Amino acid sequence: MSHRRPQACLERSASVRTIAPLAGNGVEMLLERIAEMARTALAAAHGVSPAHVALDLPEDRSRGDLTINAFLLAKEVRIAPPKLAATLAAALNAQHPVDTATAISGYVNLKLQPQALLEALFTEVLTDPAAFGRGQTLAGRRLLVEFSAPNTNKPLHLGHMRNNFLGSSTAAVLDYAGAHVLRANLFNDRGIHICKSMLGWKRFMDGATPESTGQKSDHLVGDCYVRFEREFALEVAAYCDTNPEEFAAWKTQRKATAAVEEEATLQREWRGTFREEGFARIPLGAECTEMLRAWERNDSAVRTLWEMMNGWAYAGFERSYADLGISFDVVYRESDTWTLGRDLILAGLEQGVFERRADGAVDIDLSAEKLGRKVVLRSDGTSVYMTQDIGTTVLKASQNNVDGQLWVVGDEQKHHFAVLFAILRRMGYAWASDLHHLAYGMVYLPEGRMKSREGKVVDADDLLAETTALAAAEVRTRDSEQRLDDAEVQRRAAAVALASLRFMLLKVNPLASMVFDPKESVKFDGDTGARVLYAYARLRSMLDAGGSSATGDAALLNDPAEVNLALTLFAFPAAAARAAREYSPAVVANWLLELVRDLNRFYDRCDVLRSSDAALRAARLRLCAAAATGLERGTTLLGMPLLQRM
RNA sequence: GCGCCGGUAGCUCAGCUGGAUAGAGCACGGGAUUUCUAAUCCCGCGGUCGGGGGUUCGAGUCCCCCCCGGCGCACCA
Repeated sequence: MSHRRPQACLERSASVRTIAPLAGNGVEMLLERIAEMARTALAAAHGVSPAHVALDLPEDRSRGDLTINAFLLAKEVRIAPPKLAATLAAALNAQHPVDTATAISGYVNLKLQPQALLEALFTEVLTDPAAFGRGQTLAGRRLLVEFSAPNTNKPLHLGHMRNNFLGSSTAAVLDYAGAHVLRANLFNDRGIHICKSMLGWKRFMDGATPESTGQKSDHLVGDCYVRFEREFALEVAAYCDTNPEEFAAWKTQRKATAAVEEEATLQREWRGTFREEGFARIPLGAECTEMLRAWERNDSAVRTLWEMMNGWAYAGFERSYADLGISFDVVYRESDTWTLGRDLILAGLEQGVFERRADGAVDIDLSAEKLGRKVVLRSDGTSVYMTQDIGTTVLKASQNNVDGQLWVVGDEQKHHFAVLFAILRRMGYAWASDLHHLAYGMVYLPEGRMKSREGKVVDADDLLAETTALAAAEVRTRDSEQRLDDAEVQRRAAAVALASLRFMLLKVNPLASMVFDPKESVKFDGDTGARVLYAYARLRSMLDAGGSSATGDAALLNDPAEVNLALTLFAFPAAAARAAREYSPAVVANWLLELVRDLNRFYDRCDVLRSSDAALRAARLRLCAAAATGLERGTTLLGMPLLQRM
């Protein structure tokens, strides 16, 4: 009967310093051996056995390969840290696989025998490269990840790119932690905003089609939307100019509650308010509202127009998704799901989950969850956004047999999702405790936020095309003998561009808002996806030219650059696990940057193919193979394409 | 008014359950190397971690107050 085995840990300062969850591989065996030695020593000297002996990668690796923080141990066992450190140093010093162990002010710095380190690495990475870093923490779980969810009235922009990359990468990360993951899209293909682009086309576009204009079809739809907004703004201005008495009335009310402001400021505020509240009083607004009603009663002319324009939007998205490396396992459309939820609410009303108010509306009191009250059916019996989301969530859970769901949606909807989850818990669904909103922050441009209503956005297709063009120029620069044909240049450029954009948007903590500078994104030096790809291409060409590395002897590798590379590779399983735990592909991205830094130093310090020593060359090639595996696994989690040659 | 999320080098970002002198990249200054693909490597410059209290052997990290920025608190989506 085995005792409850404490987990061996590999922790580090920068991107990774967490529990290594794997079992039965080379690295954990090495770490566990050291941890076990430590526990044995502590038991013998002090009669204590802490559950958790944390092994860190020290920030400054000149201190050692691994470090044990005795202050942490002291919290559990109540013995002075210097004393613990001294005990551990004495016990571990020169005990395989530890080379030296030194106690310094409450820390024990360990230098490992390089051979033991590298052998453990080779065992872990090269025995089953495709599984390097794969975890089991989510084994048996079936998760559905919803992301993208675009409106069909305009093309994808920079914000969608962050969403799409986060969604697809998080899905990959969760899958790698052992879950069965389904990727879902939900198209917002109906509603007043869709009618705006439809009306824009009908009234102002002279029957333009993608064929007649040669335009990408979703972009044409977007132009219709922008055109509508422009014409609508003109009508709003005209209305406001000819009805000054409405402004005067509004102003009187406004001034009762606010400090006196300048006339021009008030005028602007009023117009802003009016374009929402006075929507139906503007001719175009009224027409738009009528169009929505016609859509809802299945008016054939409106439905035909809707089918045509949605077809354009979908066709455009399909191409964009392909270019961005995005795909889905299940797809929902709001036009199919928008009536869902009502029956569930009515059933819940019977069971007392919801309440019927005096005015006929149905609501729920969530004050126990500090979320206030929420109306889930209007007094006229129609649905609100929440009603639909209750319906689609239940539908997704039952159709796909999932026990957890994740939504990749901007953080401005945090409250909405908190309420949604609370309602579903009240409704008693077993899976309601496993719902998570990955509330990512907004993407800003250096000059501020994007304005989609005015068409001032960074378009996804344009950005990818521009980045690809710059990458192509870079590829050509490096192909001085012009050995590459156009198709090959284009293929490489496409990969570099997509990798760069994915990396740029994924390396930032998802929860934080970020500034994205399109000009910076097309540079390829520094902390970029292109640099990651380049490091890989160099490795690949060395490995392809170097022949077999299977005989590489770990005992020959002891250069600090080699040892550092191995230590960083050690940390990958922990990085992958942390990324899943925190829903943060950024953890993987930052780990990749460390790996690439170590790799470039290794290239600089150590000759591989140039080495005259055949045995050393084989050993280094084996290390290169391990590093290549690390790059492959990490970039795959981020959805970055790799190039064998650059 | 209430709530949530941010504020770390000139800029963009790391910094995990509190732990050793707060780290990268860009920019700037210098150097290496004409390369196993330089989309590289090394050195330097640069920080009162928004401010002030507190807890602790130890605080960028935890607690309180304040300032600044963003977002919510719809019978909109």
